[in-house]
Amino acid sequence: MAKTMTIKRRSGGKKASAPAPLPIPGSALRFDQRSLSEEAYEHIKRLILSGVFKDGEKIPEEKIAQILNVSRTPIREALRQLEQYGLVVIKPRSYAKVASVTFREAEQVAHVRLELEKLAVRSIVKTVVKDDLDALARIARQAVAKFREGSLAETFMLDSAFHLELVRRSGNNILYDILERLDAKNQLVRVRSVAARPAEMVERLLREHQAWVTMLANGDEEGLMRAVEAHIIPGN
Amino acid sequence: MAKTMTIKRRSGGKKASAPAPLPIPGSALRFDQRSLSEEAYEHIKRLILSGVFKDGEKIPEEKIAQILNVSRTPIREALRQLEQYGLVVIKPRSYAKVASVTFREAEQVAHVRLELEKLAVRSIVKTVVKDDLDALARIARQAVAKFREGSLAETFMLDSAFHLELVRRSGNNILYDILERLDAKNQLVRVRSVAARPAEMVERLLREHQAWVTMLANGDEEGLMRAVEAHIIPGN
DNA sequence: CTCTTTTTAATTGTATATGAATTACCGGCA
DNA sequence: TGCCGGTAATTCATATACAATTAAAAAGAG
Repeated sequence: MAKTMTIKRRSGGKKASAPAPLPIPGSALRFDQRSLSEEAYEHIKRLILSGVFKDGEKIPEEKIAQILNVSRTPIREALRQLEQYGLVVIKPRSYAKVASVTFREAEQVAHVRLELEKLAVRSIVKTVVKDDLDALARIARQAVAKFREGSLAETFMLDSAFHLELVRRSGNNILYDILERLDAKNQLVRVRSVAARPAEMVERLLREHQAWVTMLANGDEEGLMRAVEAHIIPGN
Repeated sequence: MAKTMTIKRRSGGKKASAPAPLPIPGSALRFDQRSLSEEAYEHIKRLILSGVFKDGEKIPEEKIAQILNVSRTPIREALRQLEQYGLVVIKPRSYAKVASVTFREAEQVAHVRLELEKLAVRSIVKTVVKDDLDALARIARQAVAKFREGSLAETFMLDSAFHLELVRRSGNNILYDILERLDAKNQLVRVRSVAARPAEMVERLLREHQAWVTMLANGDEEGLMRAVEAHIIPGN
């Protein structure tokens, strides 16, 4: 999935001492909007969340820069951002490595997510319109479909997308930013404990999404609270 | 308060085309640990939160770099981090400016803080020990003292410190990271609405902190929940 | 053979250069 | 007078270069 990603040629900057064999103008040829930092961020994030980069593995700036064919600068910015999202740990003056996630941390993420998603649901249930319901139902349906096709990675992406879309439509941007960050850590948790997840449990979770949409349509706030709790902290 | 802060001399990097009038070895002379990025981060943050940088004011990298006598690179990293903390908004390819905070956003911050601090309190009330109570009581006392001395800036810092210390001692690191971020935005809110805050209200808030400590000592979870709610969203 | 110390190599932190993109300014035209 | 378009000036994005530090490897002592 994340294998052939080349990012555009190097550009800008100072001419190297070496006779610069590739005087490609660079950005002038690029029609995309995203900066190299953003592309590098997405790329490294995918490598971590898809398990290519193992737990605790070192991530040297220079090596990654060579692989993506860019200079160290955008890689640096990407790593700093990934640190903010809890996917990378940077030891100053030393190196950056893939964050490992303890069981305790996973629990803490779940507890925070629970409270915040409950807040989001309490908010959206008061303002929900048909467009919200349709959008959420569509994501939930797609997730089930992808799961039955057997593409687990896409299923998980759509699982995340459902929760984030719900929060986005709650209208609380502060909340959305926080949960977007937490989602990264949550995805990391999933990757690290992929074997321990029986298929039937995954399908149950996806079905619960669809139940949420129904309850949202009915304005059943109490039922939603219980459902969210059971969904995020199944142990109870 | 934040006025005379010079940060060390420039160092490293390539010799300029100009004959480099200051060949000071640089980092060899520095005995401090923090990177220039971190110092720049703290510096700019203080300038924003103390109101020196106005709402929406542009923050050009080069100019700040000259003022702090460092190159643009650490300033860049500092601005990126400040953006993560919601104090700065970066328009790509254009400029960075001080974030403005709308009333709506302030409300959203309060709602999120409420839920998360309630979570923290529910957690700490089960594990609280004497050391926790002492530390919190000390901060609360200091805050009152500073307020009576009339130093509002320090009072607000200690207000923040109380809430953060409470969360830190709840043992949930994920939660702490989130609330530390939110605290930055919250401080920004305070700065922007400093006039609208009568002195008696500030003192009431500080006294409530002390009441929390008492309730913590008594394990009065219900009372704490009500108190937290009234504290963070006084309107109710 | 293991532990300590010294040397070497790898890697980050920071400075600066350069091109591209955006914004601001100014003069011509309706 | 007011608007539009072109040019100049800022400012960012990204590149490379050098310095300083840490991690790794090698050498030496017990």
